[in-house]
Order: sequence, then structure tokens, then C-alpha cells
Amino acid sequence: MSMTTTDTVRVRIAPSPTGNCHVGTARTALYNMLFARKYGGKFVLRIDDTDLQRSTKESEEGVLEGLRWLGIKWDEGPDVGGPYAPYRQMERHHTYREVVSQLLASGQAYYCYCTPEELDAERKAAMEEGRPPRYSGKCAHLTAEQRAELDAAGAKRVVRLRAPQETLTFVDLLRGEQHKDMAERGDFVIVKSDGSPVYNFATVVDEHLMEITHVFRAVEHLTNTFDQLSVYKAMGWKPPQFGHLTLMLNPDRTKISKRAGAVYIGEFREMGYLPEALINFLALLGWNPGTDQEIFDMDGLVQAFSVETLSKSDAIFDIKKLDWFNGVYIRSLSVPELALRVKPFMERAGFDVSDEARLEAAVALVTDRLNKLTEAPDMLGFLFTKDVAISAESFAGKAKIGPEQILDALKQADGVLRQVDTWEHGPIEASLRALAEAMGWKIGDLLMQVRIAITGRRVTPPLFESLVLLGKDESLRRIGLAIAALEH
RNA sequence: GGCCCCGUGGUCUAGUGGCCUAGGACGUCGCCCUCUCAAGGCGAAGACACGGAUUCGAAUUCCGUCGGGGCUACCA
Repeated sequence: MSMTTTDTVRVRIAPSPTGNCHVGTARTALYNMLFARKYGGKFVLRIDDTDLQRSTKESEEGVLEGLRWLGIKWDEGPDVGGPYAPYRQMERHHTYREVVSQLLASGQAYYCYCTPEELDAERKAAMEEGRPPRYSGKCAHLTAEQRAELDAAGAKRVVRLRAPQETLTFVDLLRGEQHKDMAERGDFVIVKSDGSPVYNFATVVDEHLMEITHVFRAVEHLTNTFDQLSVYKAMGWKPPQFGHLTLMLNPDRTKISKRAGAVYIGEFREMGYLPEALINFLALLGWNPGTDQEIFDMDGLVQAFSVETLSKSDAIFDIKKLDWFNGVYIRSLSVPELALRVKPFMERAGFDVSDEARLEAAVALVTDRLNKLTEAPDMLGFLFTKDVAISAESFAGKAKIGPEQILDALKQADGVLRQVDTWEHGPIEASLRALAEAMGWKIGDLLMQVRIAITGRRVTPPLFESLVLLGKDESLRRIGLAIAALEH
């Protein structure tokens, strides 16, 4: 894209501290970071906590943690500081207050004493009559005396900005020229009755003071932009460039929500997704490289990123595709690396995986079989416990092979395996294959019985490797257990 | 209701007037490989929301309709 200014690029992500990092926030943060890296700029993280009630330090940490886990790094922020500190709106109240008094002094803003009830009634009436709801501006002409009276009476007051009575225009980086006639908007609140600034106001002050050059945010803010432009205009400030990103949607095309599945980064982590897979998936949801390439690491994304190929239509969050990405990344990991990632999931499932070599040997069997880390305990659990529940029911299945045949097969397998001196893949396989042939069974049918006997499952890692890992004694022990279970 | 944004297979998308009998990926289905399940290989089905207009020619331009979404707060 062409830079319209020679200034250093400065972009930002401004999450509100909700305790969790939303995927939408993460993706917007990603695009901003990629843009900054691409153009050698700075990426700022600012906490937008003008909603004092909901904001705590802990809820802020949740958001940062989610972003960090994904590998999103910021150059300036509440945790790392920076030349434009503080980076929490809560700590910038005096700054907003100064700007408000300037606006008040110049007559571009005024106190409004209307009660919420009055305003509600007006809004409702307007809607019913089919008029756009718009503040009447009745407090705009209050005299100093009238205001003094109201203040003395203890009336609550907010500050409203006089909306410019004209059409405001800006060029959206994705959507081109945008217009809005502010006359139909009316004067809007910039300071609440509790003295705290409204988002649309605070964000302008911050963007300006932090010298933000480009604002990439979700389309839901597109209309807000005009309120913000009004503030820039009133203060005589030069607005940054805006680009409004698409939304992520539920499968039913509504805005992505908890109801339809996971939406917080922490949840994806717990579900066994790799951060690099999530990032890759998110990046391609709303942007494309213009080529057929689909797999990108962070550096690759920076290289390929461009504003031109950011898409304009909303995208459904398709978790099936995320699963595929996750599988791709799992398969690309080295065995030791995958073992490291799998470890906490095994532990949480109650397995003792302190034997690193054993864990790695086990993991090596399932790299091609895992789509999510959470699947590991199910697939590998039998290798890390002595307590495998095998019953006659475990063998229920194919009608063509009856219980007596299974019992017989296992007894023969037991006999044959006992003869195997070097407990390795080759000899084990040879003995079982020979047995199958002698019995006139398909090898798969025989192996399935052994498989069930030692794992209790029909779907498992490859059998010979599993037997090797289990060891001769334990393997025979389990087969014996299975025989016993089938005998009564 | 008003204002605004968006509209290519089930999903993410390529496509910027002829290269399109609309390409890729996920998913789905079939086949191969195979000790189960995967992974991998090969193949198939499947889309330009609709209607007008412009043009020799439209997925691509314009208008309208329809559909989805957003904003219209003392939420962000």
C-alpha cells in the first residue's frame, strides 16, 4: 500500500479487559502486528477500560496472556511500558479531563442535564414516528444561570459534543470513501455522569496523543468513526487512517458468540490447539496472500501480508478447517517437541509420563494420528497404565468371528508370542503373521483381537510398535487377562 | 424505522470485461495404500443471490430487489 505520510507507522490493539482474550480481538491484534512489522512500525497495546466497573487488573492479565500465547508481541503496552505511557485509559483520566475542558471552554461541548428517562422517552417517540432518534439539543442553549441552578439542585450532568452539522468523510483503507451526514446524528455524549469518558471520545484522545497512524478494527466501528471524526475536528487534530475489518461469524451467520462454541483463546488452548495453527487459521480468515499458499509461520505472514488482500465480507469460523491446520502443525513438529506439548494433556488425564524417552516413543506412534493434543490421552493412555479395563464386551463386534474363536486365537497368540525371544517389531510381526496363516485368518482379524486384548480399544496406534513399547511381560499379562475375561 | 457495510460450491477464498467448459484449500463421497485408525496418493460431486441495464462480450461495470450483518447507548 502507499503510505500517505512519511511518519513512522504506529498501530494499536485496544482490548477492553474482560478477563478473556476473544478470537476476534486476537485476529485484529494479529493484523495490526503484521502491518506494523511489514512497514517497520510500532505496535501498541492499550487497555480500553473506560467501563470502570468491569475492569480489574486480573481481567487485563487474561487478555494479555491469550495474546502472548499466540505469539503476538507488542512494542508498547501496560506491561512493557513505552514513551506514550500510561497505556490504560483508567490511568489517563486527567488527560481526557483537560481535553474536555478545552472543548467546554471553546463552546464545542456543553453540559446536558437530561435524565436517562427523558432521553429514553424521546428516543422511543422518535422511533414510533419513524424519525431517526436524535438528541434534541435542548441543553445546548442553557444559560450560565440555568446551569448554576441545576448544579445547585444536584442534577446529574453529562458532557455532549456539538456534532458538526455537515457531512463527514473519510477514506477507509478497505472500503473506500465513506460519508455520513452528522446533522442526523445529533450531539452525543463524550463524558458520562460519573465523570468517565465515553469510548468514542477517549479513543480519539489516545489515538492522537499516542500518534497512532493507522487504525484497523472491526466493521462494527465503522459508523462510530464519524463520531470520532467529530472529536478530531473539534480539537483540530488530524485523524489517523482507518481500515474496517470483517467480523467472524457463527455457522448461522450471526456474530461469533459463546453460544456456538469456543470464542476465547484459552478455550482453544485447552481443546488442544497449537498457537501456530490458530494464528495461521485466523490470518487466513479475512485475508489471503494472493497465492495458493496456506501454511504460514509468523515471519511468512509478515512477508506476505498486505492491506489490499484483506477481505470485505464477513467469514464464518469453520472449526473443521482449524482442525486440519492443527493436524498439519502437529505433523510438522519434531517428536521431542510434540512430546513436550502433549505432556500436560497426559498429566491432566492422570497418566504418569515422567519417563521422557517412553513418552517420546509413544508420541512417535501417533504424530500422524493426532489432530488435537487432547486426543493423545485416549490414544496413548494404555501405554502409561497397568490398569486396562478389558472385558468380554471389549471384543464384541464382528459377528463372523465368535467368542470361542477369539478365545482360541488369543490362546494361540499367547503361545506364539511366548516363543519370541527378541521382543522387537520384526520377530513379533513374523510370529503373528505365521500364526494367522496357519489359522487361515486374515492378518487384520488376528491383530484386532490382540489389539483389543492389550488396549481395550479397536482404534489404537500400530500394534507391533505398541507391543514393543509395552514389553513382553506386560503384553502377555494383558493377553492373559483378556483370555480370563473371555473364559467366563 | 433511519443510516451504513457485505453477498463466488456446505466453509475460507482466487477472480478487477474476453485467459472462466469459474481455480485452490477445508469438509463430503469413491478408489488406492494398509494390522485398526490416521497420514499419504488419485478421482468425483458441488458456487458467481435474483432481475434489469451497459457492452460484440459480465462473476467482474451501473441500477433495483432480496438476503445477511453493523450502528443508531451515559457498552466497547
